[in-house]
Amino acid sequence: MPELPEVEVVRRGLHAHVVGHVVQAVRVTHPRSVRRHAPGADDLVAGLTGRQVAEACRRGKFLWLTFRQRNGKNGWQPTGTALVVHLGMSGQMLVQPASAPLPRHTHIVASLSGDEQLRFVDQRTFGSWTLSPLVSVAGSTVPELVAHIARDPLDPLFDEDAVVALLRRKHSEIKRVLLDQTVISGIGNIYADEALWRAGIHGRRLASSLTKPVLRGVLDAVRAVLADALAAGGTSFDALYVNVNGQSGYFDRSLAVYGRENQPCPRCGASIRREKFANRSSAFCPRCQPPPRARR
DNA sequence: TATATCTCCTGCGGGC
DNA sequence: TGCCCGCAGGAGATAT
Repeated sequence: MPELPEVEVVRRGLHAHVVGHVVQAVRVTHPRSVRRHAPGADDLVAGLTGRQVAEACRRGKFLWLTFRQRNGKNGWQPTGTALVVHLGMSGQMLVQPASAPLPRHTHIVASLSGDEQLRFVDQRTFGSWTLSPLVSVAGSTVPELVAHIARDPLDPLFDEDAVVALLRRKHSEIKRVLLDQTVISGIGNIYADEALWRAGIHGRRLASSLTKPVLRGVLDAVRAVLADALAAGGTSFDALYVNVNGQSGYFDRSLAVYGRENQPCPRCGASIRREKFANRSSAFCPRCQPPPRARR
């Protein structure tokens, strides 16, 4: 599933293969993939056609491209609008030759200068493309659609003291808070489980019950697991996550608890357990991560 | 206002 | 073999 490391791998691919290209044409074949763009598919197509890709950016799991438009004979000027892409659970951004066969579940095709195509492939259609104006928020320029998303742990301006203080005020389970993209962004179910295992904290512990040093340890674990996964090219359980060239990452081979139910904990040997948590699954080591005592 | 739960969606695997 | 059901989960909408 695409979380921060997977989205960053895609961003780097877009930076290398798409920046500088001009969008020649756009075709939307599945309306659900542009459902968040309120003015509709035609408006999105018009907003992209003829624009030159300027930058590929990311915050948390949100990805966006900025553009330039022709300014008479003097060249190009910024448009002030970004294409916000969310991969959802199964979205892929593939850069392929126009002559290559279209993969199944291709929902949007942007033809680029140089006979390449940027293809949005999304089996479960949780992902989307949306145009959004760029705005200035807390010293950064981001699409309006992303303005409510907190900085991620790999952001140079990530304020650990502020996040720890915010976590201390949350009367909710620590895993639930780690998944809240308005508190800290980029973490999904897989890396939340892995980081909590590294920190030795059970996901059902209340964030407000953890001390500052413990919360700093959790954030250190989050940073470490994200960095390790990024170095491995991301996590792939199946063909649902690939980079812009269609290749998978290798971090699934390094996972300690996620997807390892009933297998031994790499640290203590106890059997990894899985339980239902907030409509999804949670994996943990019952010895390294003792559950909290039942609350009344 | 803060927190919890529901909903969207498709492919796969297991059970019958 | 074919059908049905549960599972996977990000984020916005809705409920408490």
